Amino acid sequence: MRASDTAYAALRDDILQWKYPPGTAFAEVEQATRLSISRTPIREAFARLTAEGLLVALPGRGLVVSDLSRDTIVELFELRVVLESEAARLVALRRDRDTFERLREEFAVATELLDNDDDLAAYYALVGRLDTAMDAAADSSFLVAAIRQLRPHLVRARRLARDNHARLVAAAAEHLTIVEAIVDGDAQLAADATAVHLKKSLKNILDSMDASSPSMQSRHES
Amino acid sequence: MRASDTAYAALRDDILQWKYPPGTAFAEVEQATRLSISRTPIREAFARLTAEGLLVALPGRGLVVSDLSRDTIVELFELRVVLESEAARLVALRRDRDTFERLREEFAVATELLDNDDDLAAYYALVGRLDTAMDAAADSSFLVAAIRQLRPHLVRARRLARDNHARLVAAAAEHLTIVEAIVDGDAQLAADATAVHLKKSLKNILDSMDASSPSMQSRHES
DNA sequence: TCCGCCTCTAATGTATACATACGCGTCAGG
DNA sequence: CCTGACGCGTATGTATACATTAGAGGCGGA
Repeated sequence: MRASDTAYAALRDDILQWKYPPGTAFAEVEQATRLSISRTPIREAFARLTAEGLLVALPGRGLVVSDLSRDTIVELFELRVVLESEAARLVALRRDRDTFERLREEFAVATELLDNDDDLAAYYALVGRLDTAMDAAADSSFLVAAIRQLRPHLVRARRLARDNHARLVAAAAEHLTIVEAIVDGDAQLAADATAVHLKKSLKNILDSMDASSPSMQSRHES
Repeated sequence: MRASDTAYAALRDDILQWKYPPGTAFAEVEQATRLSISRTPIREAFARLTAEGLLVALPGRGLVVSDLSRDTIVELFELRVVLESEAARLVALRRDRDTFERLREEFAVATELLDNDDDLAAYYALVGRLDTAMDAAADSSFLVAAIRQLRPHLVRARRLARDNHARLVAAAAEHLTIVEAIVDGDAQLAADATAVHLKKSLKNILDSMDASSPSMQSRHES
């Protein structure tokens, strides 16, 4: 594997895991030393992270890990609703029944995975497969690219939420509704169910933030 | 100005102007020689163009200018409709009346610019100011980033269309409708008018393509 | 004492030399 | 004649030395 890929993956992971919180400054020599490679592949990794929006060039302070405030998360989900609802609509119209029929069966029994902590990884993997299948079935390169652009930020946002059991059970039901709508070819329902799911996910994240550090909220104090 | 910026701007421009048609291979040494700089800033420029989607890494053939087929253009506009309608909706809700009232007055008399070829640049500049104002007023970093991602591809697509006088007059009227809806704070109308405008723009481009090279069309021949 | 300039320093930006890997062509064997 | 393997050549990938710029801190003058 190329050194620049390794560096990119390592830095990206560290940012997504909140090892480097927003505002952390990234210097080329520092990271080059840490990862035992030269500055050249580091520069390439920085460029990719900047293009993704995980790093931002702050005038005077070099590259820093991008902010992820409550407001930013709200904006992130507002766009997600628009994009993923559209994707769900397209997928329902395309009707790749085989793939989604299988996913429907898996989600139908997904709650069983949630009772056992060891199976949680399997549940998350299932959700990941759904995302992949949606990307493939939506079959619109620009739409998929736009959704992909949001995913790393979403991963960071999710880390702020504690996924309690009740929320996971509800989320599994929401996913099942989406998949069923796709299998049925009901585009409107697929889009609406996606919007519902995302708005509930957002609410869960915001509630978690409020619970753990109420000072972070930026609601107008009317 | 940094050499990498110069190289990026130059290459981007050449691609947008169709100086390098889709499929053209880009080699580092070749471009470095042509622009009289070293490979390092060229690599950075290539990375940025690849992130934008203007270049794609074709396994085995290096970087080539990305394709822009009829189907791709349709996908591009499908996403544009979704994103820009949402942006128009947000802008109408935010109601930054001053800015858009002034734009409304300008678009109200814009048809006069279209009668004189010398004023065409002024008209395009006006449309550009509208885009900028929308970006600022939408006030959603992710949404604006997604829209910006599409612009270079749109510029390339527009080059395929001949903007005849009739189309420009119609487009000016469509823009006026959008701006009026924003000034009135009618979010639904702003979104719908944006969708109408974009779908007509797409039709104009597709019609131009069919007229100039019917072989490029990819409609199913049913 | 405060403001502004100058200098030093530490960062990024650039050039280039070197390493490596992959594709293409050619040759030989079946 | 076709197929596969080997080697050459030209690309990208990496390291590093050098250039340049921008920021911080100190010093001097008002």
